[in-house]
Amino acid sequence: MMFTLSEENYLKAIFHLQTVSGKGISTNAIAKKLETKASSVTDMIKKLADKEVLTYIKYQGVSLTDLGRKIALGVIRKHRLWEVFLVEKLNFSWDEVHDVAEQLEHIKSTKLINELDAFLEFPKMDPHGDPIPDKEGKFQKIEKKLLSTLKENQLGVCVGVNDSSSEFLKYLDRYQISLGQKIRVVSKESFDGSVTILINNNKMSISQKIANNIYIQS
Amino acid sequence: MMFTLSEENYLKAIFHLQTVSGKGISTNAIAKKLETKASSVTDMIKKLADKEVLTYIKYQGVSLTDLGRKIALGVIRKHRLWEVFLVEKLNFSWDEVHDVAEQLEHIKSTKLINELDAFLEFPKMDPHGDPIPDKEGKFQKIEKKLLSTLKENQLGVCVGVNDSSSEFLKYLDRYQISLGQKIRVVSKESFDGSVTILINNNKMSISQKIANNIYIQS
DNA sequence: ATAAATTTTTAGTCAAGACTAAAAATATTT
DNA sequence: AAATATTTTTAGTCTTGACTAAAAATTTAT
Repeated sequence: MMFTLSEENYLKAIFHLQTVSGKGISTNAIAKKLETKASSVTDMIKKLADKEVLTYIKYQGVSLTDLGRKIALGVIRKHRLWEVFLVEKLNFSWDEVHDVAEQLEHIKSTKLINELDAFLEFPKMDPHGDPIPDKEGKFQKIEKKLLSTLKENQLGVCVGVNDSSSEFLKYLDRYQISLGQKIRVVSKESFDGSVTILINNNKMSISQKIANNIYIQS
Repeated sequence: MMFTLSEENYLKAIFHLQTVSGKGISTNAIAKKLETKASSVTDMIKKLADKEVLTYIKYQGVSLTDLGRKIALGVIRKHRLWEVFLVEKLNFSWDEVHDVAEQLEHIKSTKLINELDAFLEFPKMDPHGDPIPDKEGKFQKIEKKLLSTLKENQLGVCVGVNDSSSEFLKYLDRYQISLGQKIRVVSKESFDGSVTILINNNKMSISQKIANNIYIQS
């Protein structure tokens, strides 16, 4: 069974929504994620249900079947491996990889992706700290929490980001925040949720929104 | 100006046909090359003429404009660089690269392809001996002739193939014919055009069809 | 030079994937 | 429990790229 580029994107989007929200995913949520209209989503959902990659009950949202999950994980595996390639081998920075990886993730060739995996020495995570599924779709879930949940005086290490947009990542670069960076919370402002942190002995303040998009291991 | 996958494939096909036949390319020839119908070609040609990548006069075939040539060469550059990558870095053999490169050649990112070029150390030719255009679309044309044009007792080196199909390349592998391989013509059979050759001190006979698809420098 | 054969174009369809506008179902208020 | 608001689906349309069948133009043959 073959899947088109659009179908793969739907499966990926639904997979991501499912890992966050647990239950059935609404057409509206999918439409928002894919920047399309709910009516278009309904059309595509019917096609995907026919292909048995998701189950769909009218007015009740969808959820992926095991097959659907497998396909989504295959696309995600490709996306993240290509991101590693771009950063490690082609001098891309972590804010430049997304758009290109969105294209590369749809290249169809089992040999290609497995050889790429080997060439990169089987990386376990991508440049944003997200885990890379193996051939079988298995991946390790790492322990992480949002920077905003740390208490005053707690220390942690940046292990991922919740937002991979170029703008956000460039912001992090400017503040010397990268994967592996040690961050200590100095104080938290209850008024606006902003957090004062210590990085490389520099004190700085970041907004709640920023703190909500940085994953920490502590 | 952006080009779709189909448009790029048309430009590439027309470019290849043009390098062989010189004059205006017929819709029929394009249809045959792309395994489609002449009527579909007519439709697409109109679109491409509107985009000013080719000139088209009804019933008289088409020819690429400078812009069209440039775009075709860009696609060919990408195709051949990816082929080098697959063979040099990912353990593909020369008969396995074509289908994957057909997909990869449509990935849009100037940075990607130029970094890939650098990563591969600016290769001048692909695994089949075809030249790789540089950023500006320039490439060196190498001196070569068909094995079938060699005379008895002449010696040459294999520098390319005229047919990149998997079947043909696997055939060459079985007979130890690869780029750089020295080949001596022992005798030629005027009856069927077959050629007896000497490779690594092994005498063997190849058909005219085979001899017509191997490029030699002598 | 006309007839026959071939090539090319036109006209009308089709499928995929998206859209708008309207209808139907579900959820939320009061 | 009605009334209102929201979400979801349906119905109909559009674009891209391809197709078939028929018409038109060009070539080749007689």
